[in-house]
Amino acid sequence: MGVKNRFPNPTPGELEILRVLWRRGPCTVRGVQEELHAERGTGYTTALKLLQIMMEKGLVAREEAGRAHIYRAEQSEDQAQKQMVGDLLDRLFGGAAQQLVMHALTSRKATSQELAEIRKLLDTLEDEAK
Amino acid sequence: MGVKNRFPNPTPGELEILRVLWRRGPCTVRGVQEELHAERGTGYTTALKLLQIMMEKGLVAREEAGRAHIYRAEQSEDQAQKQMVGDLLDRLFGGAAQQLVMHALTSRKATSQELAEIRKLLDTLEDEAK
DNA sequence: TAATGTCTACGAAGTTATTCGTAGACAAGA
DNA sequence: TCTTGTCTACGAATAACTTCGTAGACATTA
Repeated sequence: MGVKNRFPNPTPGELEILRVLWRRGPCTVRGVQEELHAERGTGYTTALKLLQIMMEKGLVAREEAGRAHIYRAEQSEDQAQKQMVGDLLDRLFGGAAQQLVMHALTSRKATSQELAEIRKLLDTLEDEAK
Repeated sequence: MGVKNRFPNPTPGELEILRVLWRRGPCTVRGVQEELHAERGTGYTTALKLLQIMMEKGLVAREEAGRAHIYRAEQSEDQAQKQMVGDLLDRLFGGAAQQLVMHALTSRKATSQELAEIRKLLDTLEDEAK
């Protein structure tokens, strides 16, 4: 069996930082902080501290660039999403994926095109089940 | 517009208690604790304290029955699921329900019957979109 | 009645999450 | 050189989460 290769679930604050790093790619503290400041007034040392903690947890890695550091997410967006969705699935639905899908589909409007993509995915899954 | 009628998001420990209450219906502390003990060795006063805190938050209500109290969830399972899924949707996917659905469907196996039910839901949603 | 058991209430301890102030290093410009 | 600005590091304050110990009320039973 393979190694568990699991990252700790990010906290809400950490997730916001990860989303910045996923969207913009590797960033300095300043870059991250500017985004967070625009969204919710986050101060510079707050962003710095959070990134340092995420570093300890292995959620981000960094690289020196002169005096500053450039941070990047250690987990891909897709990996992290898969993990967090799986976590909620277990804790809230006891693993019943279908219920989660139902709530996701009814809680927000999706475009016809998105619905079509989901339909395609269903086809694939049913083929595999055969 | 309607009232926001929002309950605080339950913590992981609180969610486990809610799931017991949803599954078994109104319960004494003892009833809840026995379930939690079987699952993860939770002690009696731990369960009691958690229920008291959930009472303050409005997550549960209680009723006297002799010396004991009988607790029940204030939010239906469906309501709570909808809220928590919506929360994750915003925080992790920026509201893109389709992505959440994709992850949910690929992270666990669903039966053909479940897939069929999802398909039915898609039909309904597309009808509504017209 | 005295001992035992079960109930609630409450406080305390340990951990984590979040925010911010302050300090020291260093570079650039007056 | 002195001041100003930007960087990291670190500690402290606060709040939330989780667990558990202890105490007091009350019923049951020996």
